[in-house]
Amino acid sequence: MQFAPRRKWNLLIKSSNKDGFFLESLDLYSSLLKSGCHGDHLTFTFVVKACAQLASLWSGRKVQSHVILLGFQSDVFVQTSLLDMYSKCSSLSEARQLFDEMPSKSVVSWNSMISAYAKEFQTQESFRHFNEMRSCCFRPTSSTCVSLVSGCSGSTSALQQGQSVHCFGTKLGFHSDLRLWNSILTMYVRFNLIDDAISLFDSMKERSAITYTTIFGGYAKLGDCLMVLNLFNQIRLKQIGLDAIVFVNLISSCALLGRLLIASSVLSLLIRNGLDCEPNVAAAVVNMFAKCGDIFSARKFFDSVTKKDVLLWTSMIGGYVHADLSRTALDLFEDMISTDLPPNKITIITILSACAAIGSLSAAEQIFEHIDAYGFKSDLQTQTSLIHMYCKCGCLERAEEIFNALSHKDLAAWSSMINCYAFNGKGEESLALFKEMLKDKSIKPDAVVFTDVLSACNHYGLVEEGLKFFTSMQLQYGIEPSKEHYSCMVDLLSRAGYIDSSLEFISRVPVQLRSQLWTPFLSALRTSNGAQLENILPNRWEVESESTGNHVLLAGISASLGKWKDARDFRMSIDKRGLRKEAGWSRTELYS
DNA sequence: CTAGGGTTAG
Repeated sequence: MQFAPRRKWNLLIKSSNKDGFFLESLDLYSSLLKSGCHGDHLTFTFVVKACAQLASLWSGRKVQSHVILLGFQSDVFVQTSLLDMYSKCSSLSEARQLFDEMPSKSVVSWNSMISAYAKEFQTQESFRHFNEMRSCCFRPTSSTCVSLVSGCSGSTSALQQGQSVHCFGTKLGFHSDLRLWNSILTMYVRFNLIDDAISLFDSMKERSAITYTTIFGGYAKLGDCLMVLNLFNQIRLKQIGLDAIVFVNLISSCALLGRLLIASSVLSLLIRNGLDCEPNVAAAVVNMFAKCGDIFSARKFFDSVTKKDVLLWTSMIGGYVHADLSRTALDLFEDMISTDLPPNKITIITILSACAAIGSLSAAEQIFEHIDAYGFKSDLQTQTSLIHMYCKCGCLERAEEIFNALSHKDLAAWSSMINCYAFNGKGEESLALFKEMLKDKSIKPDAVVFTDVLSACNHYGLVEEGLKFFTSMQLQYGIEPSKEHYSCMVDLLSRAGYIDSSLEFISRVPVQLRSQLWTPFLSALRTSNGAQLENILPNRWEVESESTGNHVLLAGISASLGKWKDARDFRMSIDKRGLRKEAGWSRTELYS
C-alpha cells in the first residue's frame, strides 16, 4: 500500500526540483511524512538536492537523520547527495566525515569531495583526493578536471597545478570538453594572465556564451573595452545563445569606457532583446549611465524598473555619490528603507561614502541604526568605511577607536587610517602607521596607499622621506607612478623651495604626464619663497598651452614678485584665449 | 559531481 503513493510523491518532488521550486520540494516532503509515509532512496536524493540548492544546512541535517533512521547509510546515491549538500552549505567538515564513513564510493562521490575542497580553494586537499582516487582505480572524468581547475583559480600558487590538469585532461581525451576549456580560461583570467587567456580563446574551436563572458572579463581587466564591443558584435552575427550574463559583462565594459553614446545604444539593444527588465541587468544599466556621467538617464531608467531589488537601489545610490550628489543619495536611501527592502552590506558601504562626501556626522548617525539592525557592525569592509567616514567628518578619535579594535586588518583598513591621519594634518602619525603596516609582510602596499603616504610627506614637508618612499614604491614594490604620485612629489619639492630639483624632477616624468604637472608646480611656486619666474621660462610654451588656469597662476606669481608688466601680459593672454571650458558630453534623450 | 556576471569601502 505504501509503495504506490510514495512513488507519486517522488515524481512530484522531482518535477518541483526541476522547475527550481526547492522550497516546494521540502513542503512536499513534509506532506509525505504527514501522510504517514517515509522516504525511500529516490525521495532522499531529491529532497537532499533541494536542501543543497537552498543552502539549508538545518533541513539537510534533519533529512540526514531520517536517512540514518531508515538505514540508507550504505546507499551510494543518497550518501553522495548528502555529501554535496554539506559542500554547498559550506560545511566541509561534515562533508568530509560523511565521505570517510561511506561504505562504498562512486566516481561522483570522489568528484563531489574534490569539488567541495575546490570550492573552499583548498587546492592541496583537492589534489590529494584526486591522487587517492586514482590509486583506488577510479578513472577521473572531465568533471573531476573542471573541479580541480576551478579550485586552482582561487589560490595564489596553484597555476602550475591547474595547467597540469589541462595536460592530464587532454591525455584522457577530454580535449573536446568545452567546460574544461572554459574553466581553464577562467583560471588564466583570474591569474591576470590575459595574454594566455586570449591565445587560448583564439585557439578554441567551440565557444559558448560562458566562453565569451569569461574573455570579456579578461579584456575588461586590460582596460580594452573596445575589444569587448568588437567581440560582442562577432557573437551577434554568430547567433550564439546570448543570455543576461553576457549582457551584464558587456554593460560593465561600457561603464568602464564611459561613453554615453555607446551606453545608449547598448540600452536599445537590451530593449530589443527583452532583457532591460531583468533584475541582474537593470543594476548594471544604472551603473553604466552613472559612470558615463549621465545621472539623469540613470534615474530615468531606475524609475522605469517596476521590480526594484537591493542591487538596483544600491547602484542608483552609488550613482548619486559618484555624481557628487550625496544629499540625493541619502534621500534615496531613505526611500529604499521606507519600501521595507533591507539594505545589504554594499548599500551600507555606499551610503557611508555619501556621508563621508558630505562630511556630516548627523547624516551618518541616522545610518547607524541600520548598521546595527542588519548586523554589519563586525564586518571589516563596513568598519573601513566607518573609519573613512569619521575621517572626513573630522572625528579622528572615533576613527582611531574603530581601527584599534580591529582584530584583523587588510590593506584597505590600514590605508584608510593612514589616509585619515594625513587628511587631518597628522603627517607624522600617518607615516608611523605606514611603517608599522610594512612590518606585516602579508600586506603588500599598492598605488593607493602610496598616494596617501606621499601626500602625508607633502603635508609635513618631509622631502627626503618623500623621495625615499617614491623610489621604494617603484623599485621595491614595482608600482608605476601615476599622475597623482608625480604631482604630489612636484608639490612637495616646490613648496619646500627646491625649485631646481622640482624642475629636474618634472623633466624626467614621461612626456604624456609632464604637461599636467605645471599646474601643481605653479600653485606651489606661488606659496613658496623661492619663486623665480625665470625658472619656468624655458618651458613657457608647454606651461601656457596646457590650461587657462596656468595663465592665472603665472599672472599671480608675476604680481607677487612685483613684475607688473609680466602680470599684465599674462592677464591679456587669458582674455585673448577666452575662458575656454572643457568639452563636455551633451545629454541625449533616450526614451522619448 | 561540472565552466561565466551585476551594486562596493581605502
